[in-house]
Amino acid sequence: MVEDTDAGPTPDADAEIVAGRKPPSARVPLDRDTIVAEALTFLDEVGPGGLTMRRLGARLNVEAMSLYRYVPGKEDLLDAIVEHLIRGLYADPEVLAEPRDGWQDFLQRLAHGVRRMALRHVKAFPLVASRPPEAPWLRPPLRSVDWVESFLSGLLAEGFTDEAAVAAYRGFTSFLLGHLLLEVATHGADVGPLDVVEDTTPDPSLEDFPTVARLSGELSEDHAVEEFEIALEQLLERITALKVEHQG
Amino acid sequence: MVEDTDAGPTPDADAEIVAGRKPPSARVPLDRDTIVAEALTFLDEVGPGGLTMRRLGARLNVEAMSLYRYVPGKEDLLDAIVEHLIRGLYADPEVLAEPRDGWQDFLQRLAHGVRRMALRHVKAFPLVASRPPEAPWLRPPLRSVDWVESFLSGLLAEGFTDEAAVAAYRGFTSFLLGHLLLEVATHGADVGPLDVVEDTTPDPSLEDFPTVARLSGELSEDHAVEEFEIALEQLLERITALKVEHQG
DNA sequence: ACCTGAACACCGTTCAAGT
DNA sequence: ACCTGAACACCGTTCAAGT
Repeated sequence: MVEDTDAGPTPDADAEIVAGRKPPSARVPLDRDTIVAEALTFLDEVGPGGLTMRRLGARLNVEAMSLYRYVPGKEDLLDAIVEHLIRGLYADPEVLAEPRDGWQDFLQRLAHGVRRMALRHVKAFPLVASRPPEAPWLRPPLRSVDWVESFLSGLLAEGFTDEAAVAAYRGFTSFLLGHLLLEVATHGADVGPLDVVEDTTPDPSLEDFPTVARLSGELSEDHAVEEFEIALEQLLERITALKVEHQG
Repeated sequence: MVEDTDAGPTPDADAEIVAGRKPPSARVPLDRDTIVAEALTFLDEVGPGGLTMRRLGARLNVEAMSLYRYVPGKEDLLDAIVEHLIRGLYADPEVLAEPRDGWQDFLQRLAHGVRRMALRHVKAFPLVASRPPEAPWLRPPLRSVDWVESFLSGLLAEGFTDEAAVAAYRGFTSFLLGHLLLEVATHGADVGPLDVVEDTTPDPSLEDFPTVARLSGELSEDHAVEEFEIALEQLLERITALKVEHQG
């Protein structure tokens, strides 16, 4: 029984005749940077749980497997997103790559720039904090060698000693990390793509916690801005002390 | 055709005859708390990427599906782990649930207790920081109502005003979060279950970053302990100022 | 009452194959 | 050179079924 069962509809009509016609969406060649950029905006939309190689591929009109031409794997993609975020600071016109009106102004601008970035990418920022750094000197959230270089050489140019500059770097990073992570966390960090059910429960059995119950009003107030400004001022004071101390 | 097809090997022998014999491994009834505890130690071993409902089930000699009797889902399990961690602070003999030798001692002990906990659970601690809090007053890493109650009522008993206590709470949490997250991150936070390849590359093209290259020695030094102690001292000073200011 | 088997809809990633 | 299809080994979760 060697019957020709290959009797399916062979669409030879379209194949070669209609050449020279562009596909509907002009085939952008899809490089690594557009993948990372798209991954970031997608992550901001759907949260970490929603970012999937397959879904990201679909977004770029491509099968998931095509992404592996440009990115070694999902982990590397996440790292690339973090780097993309941090390097994006150079594009912020309020942020200076080196001091112009003194180091205090330099650090003020940088701190506020990172804060704006964090608030613009609430769902992505936790990644900046939790991905393991590639080197011990790349402390989150300043996780790009470029910026560490900018930070340190900036302070050195302003008369800091090596030790003072490094100490300032340490203080600056843990200050930023603590404040910003807390801030984006309370902004409902990674609720993800799930339906957010409005919790209308007034006080879920807060009767055993009288102080929390009494102060829940004050505790819920959003003082993020003042907290940030005040703590930043105090940090700058401490860095000043540190600077003169290392010079004396 | 109503034949009795139930002719499989009916093991009626063991069923009732040998009653009063325990199965080889004493069948612990598997409650929620042992699941959470096991999940935590497992997480500490394999990292967040390695924690799987199926693998956790296998660890407890049970199919993954059995876990759903005690835990609504994986997300809830992660939240439960976080709570378990924080409430574990009460078991630390160095930590006091309320002030005994003044509020500074109280906060010192609490801060060091949280630090020990973070360092004992390097892989799990980032969860404490990144899970979205259930209420705006539950700021990481002090994410259990019990502890917020302990913290606030402790300070109030020491003469703090409501405002000063709340402000101290805010300062204390962001200080802890920033320092500890940074510390566990540099301890190679969530490398996960992957093989950690020793990176023997000396300086991966650090030639464009002269300052980082020159200071990489200082930058790599581990000053975690001093940083923590100094910053904690400064925090306590700020809280003191805050306390008297609200009283005057 | 407690656990299991089988199934569903999804993952990340590989590799040979298409154009 | 770039993309795809099909496949593999895993996920979380459901539900009817077993004991």
